Amino acid sequence: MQGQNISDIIEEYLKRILADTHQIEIKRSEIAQLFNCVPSQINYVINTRFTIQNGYVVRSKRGGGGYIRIAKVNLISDADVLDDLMTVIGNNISSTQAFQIIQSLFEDNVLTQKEANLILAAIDQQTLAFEDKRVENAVRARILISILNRLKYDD
Amino acid sequence: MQGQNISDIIEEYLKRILADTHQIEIKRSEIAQLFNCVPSQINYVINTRFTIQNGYVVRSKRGGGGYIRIAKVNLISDADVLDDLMTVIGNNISSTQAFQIIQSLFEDNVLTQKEANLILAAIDQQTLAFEDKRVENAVRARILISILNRLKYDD
DNA sequence: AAACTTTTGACTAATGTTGACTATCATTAT
DNA sequence: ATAATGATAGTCAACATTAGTCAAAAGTTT
Repeated sequence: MQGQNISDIIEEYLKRILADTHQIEIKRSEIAQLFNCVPSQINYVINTRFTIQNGYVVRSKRGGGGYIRIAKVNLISDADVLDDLMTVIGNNISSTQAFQIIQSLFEDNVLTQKEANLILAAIDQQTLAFEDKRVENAVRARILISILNRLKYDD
Repeated sequence: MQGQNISDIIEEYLKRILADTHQIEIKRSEIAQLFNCVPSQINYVINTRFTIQNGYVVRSKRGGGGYIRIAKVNLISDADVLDDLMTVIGNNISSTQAFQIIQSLFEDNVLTQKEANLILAAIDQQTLAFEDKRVENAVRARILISILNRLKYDD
């Protein structure tokens, strides 16, 4: 229902393929041409929608025969990935990034829909509501880390 | 419910659509133009007439291809019980009191064990970690109220 | 008159698009 | 080997396109 902009359409295109193949390798310029946009738009899509927070790992190579490879990873079953995620969170994390992480955990069946929604309610921007954005992001990071640790060790 | 002012008319327009479709996605500027008002009036209408108390959930996105999505949700049967709890919580709540509330929600089968544990992890004293106890209790209250509001409807 | 609600617009914030410039790698020429 | 060239992908900042906030002004109700 959503997706009027090119970025959303490209995202959808790539994720549809990834639903089947677990990993894809693209040529940046080809995809750009396919969707009639500049090549750097592909970078934008990848940087905003295929991050580790979203459960994807990207590798690329320049020069002749260059490529961009996107792989879907599992957040919890792979301990290293979870550690990477915690590193990304660090001492502060934005609302958008946090949303992506919870979304990924739901997609990996670590969280039920209801659990995910409750967590999202807790770390929502309007919920935390601090004057200082840095404080807000710091508190969100602490909550998220606390929850991830619970998911990792308890349960 | 007479449509004397523009806000009432816009409200009626949107709710008529929502009577059929359960969810709508609008472009703020389009609706504003349709009713010949400034865009921010749409925000006013949404903030005063499409709240969770009224059974609506709103989500939006800015930038190219941006939108405002309004969904009608089904409030669960004991939604007003949750409202009472929120009144009790007010603007601040201690760790101990919060624990009791979560505990009782678990006993009433509103929350599963895992859901309860995740919430407790989020509002834990060490997680929030504020110097000032008053700030800590205020943040905990906001989180708890947001979660209770989310519990009022399914999905 | 006071209190409350609605209307308006200037300013802010978030997200998306574009292109010039840079970095890296493979191949070919010297 | 080394250098030059061509073929990729990456970065970044300017610009474009939405929606959000806030408070003053205007209108309405008590």
